[in-house]
Amino acid sequence: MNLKQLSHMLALSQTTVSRALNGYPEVNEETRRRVIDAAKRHGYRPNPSARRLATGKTGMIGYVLPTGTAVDIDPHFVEFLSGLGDYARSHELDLVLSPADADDQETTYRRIVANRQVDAVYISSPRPADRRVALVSTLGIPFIVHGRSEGLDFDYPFTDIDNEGAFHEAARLLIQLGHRRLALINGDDRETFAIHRERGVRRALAASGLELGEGHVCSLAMTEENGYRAARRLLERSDAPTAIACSSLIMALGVVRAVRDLGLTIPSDLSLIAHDDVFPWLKPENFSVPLSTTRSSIRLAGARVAERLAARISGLEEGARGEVWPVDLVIRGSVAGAPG
Amino acid sequence: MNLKQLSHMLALSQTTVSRALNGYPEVNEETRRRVIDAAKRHGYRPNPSARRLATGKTGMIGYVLPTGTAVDIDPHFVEFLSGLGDYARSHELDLVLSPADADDQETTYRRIVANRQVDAVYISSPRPADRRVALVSTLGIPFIVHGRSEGLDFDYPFTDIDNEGAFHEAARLLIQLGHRRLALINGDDRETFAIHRERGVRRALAASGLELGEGHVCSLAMTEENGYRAARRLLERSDAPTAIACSSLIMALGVVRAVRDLGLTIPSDLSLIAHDDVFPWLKPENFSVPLSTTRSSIRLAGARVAERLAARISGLEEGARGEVWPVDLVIRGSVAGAPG
DNA sequence: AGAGTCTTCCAAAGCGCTTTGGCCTTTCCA
DNA sequence: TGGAAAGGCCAAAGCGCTTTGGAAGACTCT
Repeated sequence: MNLKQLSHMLALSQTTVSRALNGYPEVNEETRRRVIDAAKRHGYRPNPSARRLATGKTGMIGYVLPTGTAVDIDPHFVEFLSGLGDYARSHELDLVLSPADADDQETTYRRIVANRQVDAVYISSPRPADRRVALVSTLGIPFIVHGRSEGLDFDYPFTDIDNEGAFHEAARLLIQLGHRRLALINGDDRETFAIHRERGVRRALAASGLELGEGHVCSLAMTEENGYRAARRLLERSDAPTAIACSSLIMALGVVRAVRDLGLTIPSDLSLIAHDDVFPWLKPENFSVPLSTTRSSIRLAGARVAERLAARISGLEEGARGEVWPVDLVIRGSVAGAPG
Repeated sequence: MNLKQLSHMLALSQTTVSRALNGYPEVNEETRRRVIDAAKRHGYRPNPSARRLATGKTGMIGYVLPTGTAVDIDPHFVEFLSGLGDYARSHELDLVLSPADADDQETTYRRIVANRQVDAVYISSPRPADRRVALVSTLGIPFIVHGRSEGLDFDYPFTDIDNEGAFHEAARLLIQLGHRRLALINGDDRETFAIHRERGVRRALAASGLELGEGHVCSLAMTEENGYRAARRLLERSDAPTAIACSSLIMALGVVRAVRDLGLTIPSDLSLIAHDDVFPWLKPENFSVPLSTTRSSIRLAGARVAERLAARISGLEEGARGEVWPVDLVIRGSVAGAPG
């Protein structure tokens, strides 16, 4: 059932039927009702391929997925996706993932824009002066950045969490508890979130005349193994930290394992706070010693990004407003006063 | 730069240019070279919207993503996606995720097929007599099932791993080591993979005149917490198992925690084998006691599914061939002879 | 009553590609 | 040397929708 057939059986022109269906004003309400009714009864759905050829609108949002045998998509992505999908569903939006060579995403961005394959895109895990943000901005497609990029000479719309504030609070708490030697087990420090977290920790330390000791900050891909290695390396030092802030729950698993292997105990030998993106399958309260966290649902962020993308597509949102969400600090058993 | 302009500047008809570019035989090789050369020089890329309107081909593969606030996408998905994306990239395929109400995916399948939004789809986590498989089959769109569905009265193409064989081997090993009371901590037993794994364990036990004791099999969503609870419940029984087979590494984390909480030791009090889908961020060899596993890379499966989808789209693959991949049994420190 | 203004609808021109059907040359073979 | 077959190209008709530029009729106003 296409427009031609439908308009024919209604004895109306395609123009009128199309307008009736798309809510244009220049059509009699009575006629509109007839059209809408007939469309529903015959299950008419406009062919999206035809519509997009005519309008350029696709009803899809895009994401360039970095791939490569050496590239791992991290598990945060799936939680983000849950939120995004949840919103997208209720707005009839589909998501298209365009796999790209991790080292050459530009080509793919250009392609999906030139081909008008999607109405908007989002960018995640931005880095300082992120080229993707600059690119997408000049290409003129609506977009939202999940996270932030610093060092760009223009504003852009983003949704981020207050990573610096979160880790500042976490570090401040540890300092208040008497800790003097803190360490940070961070994610890849080429990414802005990691930079912000380190900044937060340093600021808290500086406020008390302290600093992050040489070698007391590690930046690694957020795997359990890296968490273990980093913790082990830190704790075997002569100036071992008495408290660790850790960028991920998965790394925290490794930290806990290292602590145990070394015959130490949390929190009496080591206080630990980790960032929790809220996974359904791994919860900080279920760590052998319940883990204190800085908590922010990455799933909600996904839903919010989808919402803003939808708003931008329909012209409801404009400009370069950035929003920063506060992060909860949740105290559990893994922190205590400094030993000794 | 569109076809019209390109053909005009080549002083050829659109027909010829189109044919030259698409490799049709009825065009002079000399002409073809000229056309291809000019197209490359001017960066001509056929508009996909126009092409799909004309041909119905989209260059995209689809996946219906179940969503809902109560629905969690599991982290396996992201690894599968890595493999899929890796293959798709090298073949200029995009992936479109269509979010759907988890309880009504049918509408979405019908939509994406009716609208010709994708050239093929894949289905994951199938259940016995899975309605999606039946639906997609009657809708007549190329598809591959990742996993298997039993109880359908027709054949269909799938790629699966030998879950039954894997857990049969695992159980057989444990039995050989003298274990008599085995337990299985499984995933959701509405899904085929879980059913197959249970079947494998039972078959191995039966071969030695044993069986899975009443209450010695748990089927739960694969979270750390559920692994803990299940293990705890099992180990506190008077007829506690001396060995556990576990369907996921994440659940195994919980099992290990439970064992520790109860003051028991692996492997002297309990032998443990878990299934490993090969995550980059959590490795069985890094468990406090290195974990024996049945191993199969879900990432490779993703790449294989993409490959078969591409083959089906281009007509290179037909029919309902199912393929079952063997699973590696990897012995590490978490298994030992039965205690006592 | 005539001019102007809405209201409501339509014919037709795109959007940019593929594909059908056909036309003009060459080439081949009896 | 004539007819068939093959090679190489083109004009035009779709694909199914949106949108432009009217046009006809009804209504208002002076």
